[in-house]
Amino acid sequence: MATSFHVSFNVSDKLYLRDPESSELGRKIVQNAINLIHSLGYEHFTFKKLAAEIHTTEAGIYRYFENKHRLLLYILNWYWSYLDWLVVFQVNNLPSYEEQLKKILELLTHRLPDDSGNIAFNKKNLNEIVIRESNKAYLIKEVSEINKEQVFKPYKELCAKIAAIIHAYCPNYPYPRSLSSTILEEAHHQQFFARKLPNLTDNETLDADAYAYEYLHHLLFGLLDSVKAKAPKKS
Amino acid sequence: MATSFHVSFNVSDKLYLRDPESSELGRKIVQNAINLIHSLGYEHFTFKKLAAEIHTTEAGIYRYFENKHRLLLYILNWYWSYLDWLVVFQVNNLPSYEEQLKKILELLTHRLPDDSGNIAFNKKNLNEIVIRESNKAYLIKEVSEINKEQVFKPYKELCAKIAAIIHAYCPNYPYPRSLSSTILEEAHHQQFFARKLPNLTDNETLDADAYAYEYLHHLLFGLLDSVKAKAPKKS
DNA sequence: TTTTTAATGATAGTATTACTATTATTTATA
DNA sequence: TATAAATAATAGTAATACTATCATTAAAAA
Repeated sequence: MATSFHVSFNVSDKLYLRDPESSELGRKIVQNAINLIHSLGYEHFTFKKLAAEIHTTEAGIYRYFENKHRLLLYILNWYWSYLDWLVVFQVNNLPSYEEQLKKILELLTHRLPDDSGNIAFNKKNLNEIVIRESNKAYLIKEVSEINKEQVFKPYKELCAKIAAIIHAYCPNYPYPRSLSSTILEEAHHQQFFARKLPNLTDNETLDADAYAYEYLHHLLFGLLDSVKAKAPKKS
Repeated sequence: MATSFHVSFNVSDKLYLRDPESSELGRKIVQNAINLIHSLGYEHFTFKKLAAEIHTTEAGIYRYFENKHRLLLYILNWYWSYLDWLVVFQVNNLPSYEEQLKKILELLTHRLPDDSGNIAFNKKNLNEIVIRESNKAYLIKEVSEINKEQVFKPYKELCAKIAAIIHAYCPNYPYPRSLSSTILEEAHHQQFFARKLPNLTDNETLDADAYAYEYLHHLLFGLLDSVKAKAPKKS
């Protein structure tokens, strides 16, 4: 299992200079980066502070990652690849497309399940930095250039995978990819809003993650079921 | 017209140290910041580069804005307040809620209309930085602290205004605010994707702005009309 | 086991960024 | 015309974002 995940992950060796999975120091860098980005915020996070945290030197970290944006991308790609893997192993075998979509919403709005034993990362922190920092991976001037290096491949593949299930559930729906990317983004942003700027949501009683699930469930099925109703099965 | 707009705008004098509207230098700072953030990207934008551009000094800009994040917030708040004003004057008088929502989608997905004569900003650049940089205003660790200074008020008010129209159009829909914030975000992100990462969308032939409009139109009315159909008018 | 290679640690150094402070000069206002 | 306020010019500091060098240690190949 872990093997097949790793295979699917090493798509983008462009992200690092030296593979952080290949050494103790590399793993410490990634693990502690997650916690430090979480506690400082991406903008205030620096390699120097990270180096101090793990008792190594700035130059040591630069041997693994070109800069902090690449390190962020690495962490996010790890997360998106892992989610993709979860979709393959926990979703695809569910009996109906409806169940599959529900499970996807659950995975997107809740933090990574605990059972995945070989994960050394702090899942709560990882989840929260994904929510807060994901957009900074691609909302940049250089997006087109770095896109050529395939650094967004895991995100695009996950988006495509969800879009395919949306399409299978409702073949007449004309925007499966956009709906997929909307759900991917809003699963995180509505949680962020519910926690930090609650006036931007209608949440009153639920936890942020449960709220995001309810909202997106209603949106997704409300929309797709209405499309299904309008264009019934071909006879 | 301009006056009533200005009144509605000066809500957050916390954003600046000296009012940039009050002097020629102040106006030059904001105007050129829009163009420079556009061409460099927010991350590479600095006060020193801006100072060089307008032949003043770094210290001169610091007299107006505490730092570049405040300047970004100022620009975005200007944009959101202006949109709010457009909603009041171009939307509220439309004969049906359906027309109102359509007009809002049009305003959100297209750049500011040309007729607004007193706007000194480059509207294309402003629109593109709003698309690319908006999230960086609030997706930060310090969001709760700066929220207390009311710096997100224009965005929240716009969100609430759109939510109210959604509610008026479909009183049974349970998530008008979240749907409003979703549309506000995705009006920009789907455009960004259509231009830069088109695999995340289903666009093939349209301009990015027209595509975002079509997609959101289908989503908004598909969803709301299905809710309306389920719970017909009270008798 | 020795030798070579590769990874790390320690230290230094540079250019740029993100500011603050000081003083002189200009411009607007009383 | 005097006074205040805004700006320009300059300097300076601490932190950031790197690059380079060399000695040391650990791992792998000979």
